[in-house]
Formats: sequence, structure tokens, C-alpha cells
Amino acid sequence: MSMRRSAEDAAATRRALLVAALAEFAESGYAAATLAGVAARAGVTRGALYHHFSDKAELCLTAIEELWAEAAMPVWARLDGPEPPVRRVTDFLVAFFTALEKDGTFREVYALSVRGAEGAPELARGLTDKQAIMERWRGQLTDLLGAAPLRPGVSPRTAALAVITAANGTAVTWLACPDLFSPAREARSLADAVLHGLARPDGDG
Amino acid sequence: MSMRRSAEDAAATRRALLVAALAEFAESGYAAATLAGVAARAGVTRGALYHHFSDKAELCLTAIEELWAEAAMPVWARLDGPEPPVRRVTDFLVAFFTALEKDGTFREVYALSVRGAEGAPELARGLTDKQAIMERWRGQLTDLLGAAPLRPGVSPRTAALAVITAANGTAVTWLACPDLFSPAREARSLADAVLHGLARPDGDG
DNA sequence: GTTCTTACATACATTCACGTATGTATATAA
DNA sequence: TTATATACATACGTGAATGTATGTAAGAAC
Repeated sequence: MSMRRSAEDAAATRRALLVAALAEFAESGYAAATLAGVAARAGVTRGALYHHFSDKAELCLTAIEELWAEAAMPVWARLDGPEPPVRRVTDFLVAFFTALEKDGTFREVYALSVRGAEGAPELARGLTDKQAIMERWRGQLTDLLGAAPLRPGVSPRTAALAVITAANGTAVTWLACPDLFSPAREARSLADAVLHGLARPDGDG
Repeated sequence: MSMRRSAEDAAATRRALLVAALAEFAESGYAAATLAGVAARAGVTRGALYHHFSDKAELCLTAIEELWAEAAMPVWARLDGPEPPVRRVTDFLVAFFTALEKDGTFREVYALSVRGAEGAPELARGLTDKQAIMERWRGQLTDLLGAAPLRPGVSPRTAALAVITAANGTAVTWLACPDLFSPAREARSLADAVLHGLARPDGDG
């Protein structure tokens, strides 16, 4: 049917395949997802898919890498800026919860990375990357919270861990039971509760 | 080889299959797990498996149902008792974090239930059960925290949600990156941080 | 001891998804 | 205008996992 088109169309096909792959993998998991489903969702055949990507694993890893950056960057950017540390962390959590509910790409790439690809050793590269990302994330938060007025007994490392687990916990709880609550609506009160448990009540961060 | 044995041996075979199935499914996910792997782990053939269970889905659901009760009961029992509410919730979180790291069955059944079985509609029964469990859990915690001295602005529902997300977040973060921290060792400080963010500082719960 | 049933093991059929090989039409370069 | 490379579609081979059908030895009932 649709024969050779321009190079821009090829890029669009590739992009559509990445978006479709992310949705398929996030919905069904890596093992249960089928490349026929990905191709159908993208409106092409499996031949097109194998033209752009060598195999299932490369498709999955490429989708995570390329789409994660653009979806997550504006959220993580909240950790930088001139505001006081506690304020930045709060803003980050609120942005995280909001993106989780409102941004389909953000939600899908997060669900896929959290659900993991156990049973698929060919994705080990992506998983070690995730490990590194997690540790860099904790380091960044530790530095940030080290400059914040934490209440006594709370180390910056523990505070960073609490922030990470709060974000992950909200995400997986809502992904598992979407009817339980609304991350976007309760984002502020949840973030406040987390930070209130960590920071000194009189500290302005 | 091993021919007909006593009825007790049959029960032991069934039990071994359930334990093996839980480990396989938790490690590889429902879709990627193979029944040959389950049988091999249990030390029997696939014939034995199909003698005790009708298909893959029933095996998985039975494993979750039967093993979840005995592994999780002692943890959830911490929510009951004569102690003040905040103390009970703290004890529950500590017991949860400890069981997560120390009790293999607890960890596996939790990992399997969290990772979910998306892409496997035949497990819908188990997932609706999970939804019901989650809502009952939130209801129980809401009642419990409704009788606790919460700080102003924190509703019992939000507090219950914070406890749930803290437990889930710690679990998935550690399952994804086991080297990041030790739930059992940091259990107390994490639980204290959560409750400190929710309860009035002067309240003894 | 015969028979029946249980508790498996073994062998087979079928499906299904992956990866490959090949065909085809179009843009581009010469 | 011809040749070549690109961007797919189509058709095929293959393996792995599921489920089924059948075989078989051992306890239980009589």
C-alpha cells in the first residue's frame, strides 16, 4: 500500500512505533506484549518494525530511553532552581503526582520501568541503568536535603529515601487501584505530609 | 519413577507446586514464567502439575490466595490490639518492612501482586480481589487513624493513604533496587518519619 | 487376589509469537 | 533515464510453551 515515502515520514513511522511500543509494553508487560500488537497500534506491519529495530529488546529499550527523557525532564527539573530546598522537593512531588495522572507517556514509561523486566535478561542494560538512575536520584536528593532544616534524628539520606519511596508508593498504589484516589488532586496534601515528617516545623527550607 | 504414594505425599506435592509457582511467578512475572520451570522447581513433572491444577491461571491464583494468608496474617495482625492507634500503625509498618526483607514468601507474594497480571485477563478474579483488599485496607486504616490525634489539616483518609503509599513505596523501591537500602534496618526511622508527618507531635496516639 | 481409583510420568498435538527471507514500489543520485 | 538504496509489506520457518491424551505403578476396597 503505502510505499516509499520521504525521510521525514520514516522518522514519523519510527516515532509512532516507539509510542505504540511504550503503550503496549506498559499495558501488557514486556513478556506478554506482542510485536504484532505494537505494529497494529502504530498502523504498520511487523516488517516496518523490524526495519527500524533489530528485535523486541532493542525496541523496548529504545522506547524507554527516548521517551523517558522528554516526559520526565520537566518534572525532575523542579529539583533545580533558586527556591529553598524543601520548596523544591515539594514542587517536585506535586509535579510528579500530576504528571503521573495527566501525562500518558510519563505514566506508561514509569509503569514499565517499575514493573520491571524480570524474566527478560536481554533487558539487563536498561535495568542497570535504572539502578544507576535511582542511586543518582538519591544522591541528588541527599545533597538537596542536606542543605535543608531537617528535624533532629532525620538524616539527609533517610529523608531522600522517604521522598523516593513516597513518589514510588503513590505511583504504584494508584497504578494498581486507580479508583482509590487521585494523585493529582491529593498531590499537595501528600507532599506536605511527607515534608512535614522530615523538615523542622519552623524551617522555611 | 516415584509412583503412587500416600495421600499426605500428594498434599506435599501440591504444596511444593504452590511454593514453586509463587517463586517462579514472582521472579519472572506471570507471562514469562513457564510451567516447566514451576514443575522442575518442585521436583516433579508437568503431569503432576496438571493433575493438581487445571491450568496456569488457577495455579497462580491458588498460590496467591493460599500463601498470602499465612504470610501476611501476622503482619496485618499488628493493626489489631489494645495499643494506641499510632503505635499500632507504626508497629505494622515495621513488621511490614521486616517481613518484606526477611520472609521470602511474603516478599514473593507481594512482588507478584504488585507487579500485577496485566495482559492476563484470566486473572481478573485475583485483581478484583486485590482492589477489594486495598479498599478494605484503606477503610481499616481510616477507622484506626480517625481515633488518633492527627495534626490539623490531615484527614484520616489522607493519613490512611499516606501509610499505604509508604508501605508500597518502600516495597517497590527496594524490590527494584535492593542495594539502595535495607527495609528491615531502616524500618523504624521510616515508620517514624511517616507517622511524624501525620500525627500531632504531642499526641501519644 | 482382584478391581478400582489415585497420583503421577510420558508422549503428542496445537497454537502462537519471534525472527528472517524475500518482494516491491518509490525517492535519490548519477 | 537508469541504477541503487530506502522503506516498508508479505510470506515463511522455527521454537517454545500450553494443554491433552495416554500409560503405569501403587495404595484402598472388597
